[in-house]
Amino acid sequence: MPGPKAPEDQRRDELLKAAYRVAARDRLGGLTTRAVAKEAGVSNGLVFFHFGSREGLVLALLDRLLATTVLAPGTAGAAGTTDGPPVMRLLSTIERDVEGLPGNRDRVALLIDFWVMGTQHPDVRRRIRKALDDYREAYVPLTSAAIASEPERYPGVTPESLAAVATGFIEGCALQVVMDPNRFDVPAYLSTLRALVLHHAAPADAL
Amino acid sequence: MPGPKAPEDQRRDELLKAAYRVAARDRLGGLTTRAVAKEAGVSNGLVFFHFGSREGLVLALLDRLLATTVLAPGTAGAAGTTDGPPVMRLLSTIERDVEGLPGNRDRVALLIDFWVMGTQHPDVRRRIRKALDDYREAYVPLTSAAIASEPERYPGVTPESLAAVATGFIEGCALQVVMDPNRFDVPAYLSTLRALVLHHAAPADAL
DNA sequence: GCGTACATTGAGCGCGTGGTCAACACGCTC
DNA sequence: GAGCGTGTTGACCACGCGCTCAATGTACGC
Repeated sequence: MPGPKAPEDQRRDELLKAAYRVAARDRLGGLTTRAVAKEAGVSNGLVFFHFGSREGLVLALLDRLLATTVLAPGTAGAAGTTDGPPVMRLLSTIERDVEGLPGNRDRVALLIDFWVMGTQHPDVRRRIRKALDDYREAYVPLTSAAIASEPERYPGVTPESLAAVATGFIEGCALQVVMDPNRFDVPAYLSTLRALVLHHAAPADAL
Repeated sequence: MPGPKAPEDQRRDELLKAAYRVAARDRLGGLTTRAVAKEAGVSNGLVFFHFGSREGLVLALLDRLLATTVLAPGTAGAAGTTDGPPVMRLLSTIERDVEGLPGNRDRVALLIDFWVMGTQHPDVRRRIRKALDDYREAYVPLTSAAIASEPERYPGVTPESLAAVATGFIEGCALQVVMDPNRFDVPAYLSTLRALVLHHAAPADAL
């Protein structure tokens, strides 16, 4: 008995939400069309009616995920400490992003799944790269200001390269959080980072 | 027609090498018992005779991989610059490890596959964690010496936390390399790292 | 030479998957 | 209320997977 209609394309949204629930629970490997259909309480065929194929579903889920994630463009540099020296603003933004990771563990894990999938799947790769580029780009104003405030301290460092290192650091943290959330000690990690780049005492005689 | 015998357990080795070739080409998702058997030129059943199950094969491959990898215990701190200040020794070791990543892209990609798999598979997780722990541990002498040489420069930084940040940095680089080997600019990355932790000029007035 | 333990084969089973499709239900217009 | 387009169903297909197993080949002790 074919069920009743659902107006607009809210079915698509329902299915995507169900897909996210399934993927958050069983990861990308467990994201089957049947599992999504069951989670949404509809039939298997409906998934194909709305997304054409499993790939279509996966890509739609990825788009939805990237649009509502820590990596969302415009997020970085939005909050954090708005006063103080530029280096401190940069640091506090990084810290805020890292501190947000443990609470979003399954979301981060899913993103890493997509990341790995992107290694073999061009469409996914394009989307992930773009998201990472945007994320890195969002850090450039901060890194740019930090470098400009003490140019002699960063010989040969460009805003882009510093942003790349900063986001790379955060991505490394994401990996740690997903792997072993208990062992990953956020405060220790961050205070070490601070000590590294801040140099409370210490003259420049290290060289 | 059941083929000829192969002495000792060299068959196991052949199969593992075939498995590595398959996994390096098609990743963990493409590592099927049939693919391995075909690659090794033997029958499907033989894989199960020697490894019991696909899981046995995968775990054996992981063990082999971890034993012959950048993450192999004792590797870190072995070479690098053996003279100069401790900080420089630490830096050059990190640099050597990072520089080795692009040349081992498919191996690194495979390791990340296992890493992700470990998120859901306890046996894999244990092995990966141990390898990472060993890797981090191998950095401790270096970080310890670096901190001891300028204790006032690293307030509240323990050798362990510094080692964690260092290896985390390298793991972030690994992620980048796998994702986009062309964009990942090793020299820029490393010179930025150097400038960050070395502070050529710069007094401590940043705070 | 014969028996036994081990190595190896390939057909086959059961299952879950992505995907198709004819049938059917609903809301709409005329 | 007939017709029609969009939703929706569930049975179905083909395929590849992990895995089993009876049969068969090989080496070696006696």
